[in-house]
Amino acid sequence: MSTHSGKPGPETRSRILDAAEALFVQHGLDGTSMRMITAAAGVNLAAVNYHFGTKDSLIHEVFKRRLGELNQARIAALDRAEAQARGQGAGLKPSQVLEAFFTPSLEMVADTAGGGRTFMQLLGRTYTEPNAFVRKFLAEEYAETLQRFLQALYESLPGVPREEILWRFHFMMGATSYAIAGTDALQLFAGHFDDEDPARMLPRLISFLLGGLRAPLPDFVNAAPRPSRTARTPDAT
Amino acid sequence: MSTHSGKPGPETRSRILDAAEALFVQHGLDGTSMRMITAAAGVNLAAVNYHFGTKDSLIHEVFKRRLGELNQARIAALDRAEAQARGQGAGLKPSQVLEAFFTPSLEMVADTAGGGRTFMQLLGRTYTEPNAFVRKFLAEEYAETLQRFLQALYESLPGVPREEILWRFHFMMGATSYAIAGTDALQLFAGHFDDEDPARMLPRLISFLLGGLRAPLPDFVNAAPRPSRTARTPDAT
DNA sequence: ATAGAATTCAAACGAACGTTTGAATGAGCT
DNA sequence: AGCTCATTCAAACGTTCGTTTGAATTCTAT
Repeated sequence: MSTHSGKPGPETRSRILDAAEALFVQHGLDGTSMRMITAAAGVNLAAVNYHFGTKDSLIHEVFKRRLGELNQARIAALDRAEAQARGQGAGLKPSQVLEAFFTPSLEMVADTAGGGRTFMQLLGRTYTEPNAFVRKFLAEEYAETLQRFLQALYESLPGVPREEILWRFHFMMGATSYAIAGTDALQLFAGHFDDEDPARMLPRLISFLLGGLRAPLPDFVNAAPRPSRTARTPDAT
Repeated sequence: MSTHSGKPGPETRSRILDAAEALFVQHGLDGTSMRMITAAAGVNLAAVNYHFGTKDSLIHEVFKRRLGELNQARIAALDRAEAQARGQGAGLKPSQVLEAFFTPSLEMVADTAGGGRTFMQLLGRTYTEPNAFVRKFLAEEYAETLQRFLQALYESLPGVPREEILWRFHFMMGATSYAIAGTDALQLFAGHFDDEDPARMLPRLISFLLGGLRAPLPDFVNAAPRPSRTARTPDAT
């Protein structure tokens, strides 16, 4: 390992990715300039264009690097849970599906040293990014995983209209993203937060999400054309 | 009412505010240039600086205009609920506090014609905005209202540790913001959403939030130093 | 040691940004 | 009418942006 001065070697690519990741969280995608990135990485200004082509490509690489890993972990967790449930001749519980989806996120949040935490903050902020290019590849990157998990959720909640499940999943992703990305949002006025301890956030969040998922459905759902029993609620963890 | 060409009169200020509001949602704060704003508003480029001083001041005004109105409605709703509860010698239920806070948001979302919906999308996206200047005035603008509602929530949940309430309120704001701002986030991969009908989102969201709020507390809370009964759950709507 | 490919470097490119300027135009008043 | 003040306008300001260039340097392999 060498200091970031001089011309150490070919880890230039990853140094750029790391620096960009950190700066994107602090200043946003637009708010981070090439010069900020290359200065922080200790490389020449032209290095980004040489190694990645354009700034947009760099952004894409920053997300692909971790998002691939994250969604692989999610799919793997779901596969494991489904295999185990099949072995017992039972279906998956909703809580198991949720855990397969959200636990990898929060494990990555716990990785403060390797930069996983930084990336998860960035990811949470990017879900609402208006930039068309970013939205496009984020959707592509998520498509397969989302499909799998929604299907699993549908099957674990046979009595509940799919539209309601979709909405609640949307709410859950929102709560999670803000919990990760915007800890400082509440921190600003509400005094101190124990965001030192993301390990404690996981159970807090999962409890909240499960409570929301199994809450009674709003009245109009039962009164609507589609027949469905009253306030079907899945069982607990 | 005249077309946006020529030089109609002194509604220049509000035309700029409306145009900026709409463009900020589509392209973000940084992604929207002065030239885009003035072109959309049909005014001269220098008009923004003449009427507002700087771009940052314009941003501030865009938020103040609606956020003042929104938080006033929230406080008023809470006052009303508290007065009514005092008349009955009872305390507020958590669901009543939540409704006082979130209903004005969703009423504003329902205002598609007056631009309220546009603004609420913008607001949801801005909670995670890294821009320091934006974060600062957003916190100032929210400080008083947040204080009031957190206090009311604490009193409505006497058995629950305040830290847990704070976290859950954080989760709730996250779910709400995403529900409003990022409808297209899920839309991108999950097919069609009925975002035509925000009136139906309110009951869906409230059900979800209440379910999350009254979910059993995570285990470590009860096992922790602070004494508190098991899984205190507030009553329903 | 030396040719050739890969990488780094300082410098510059045109484009777009927020802001400023000073003259032109409008309405309101005496 | 003439004067005043607020507003609008076209044009330009200096700065920063992402990207490109071509020479200098380093690495790899013969």
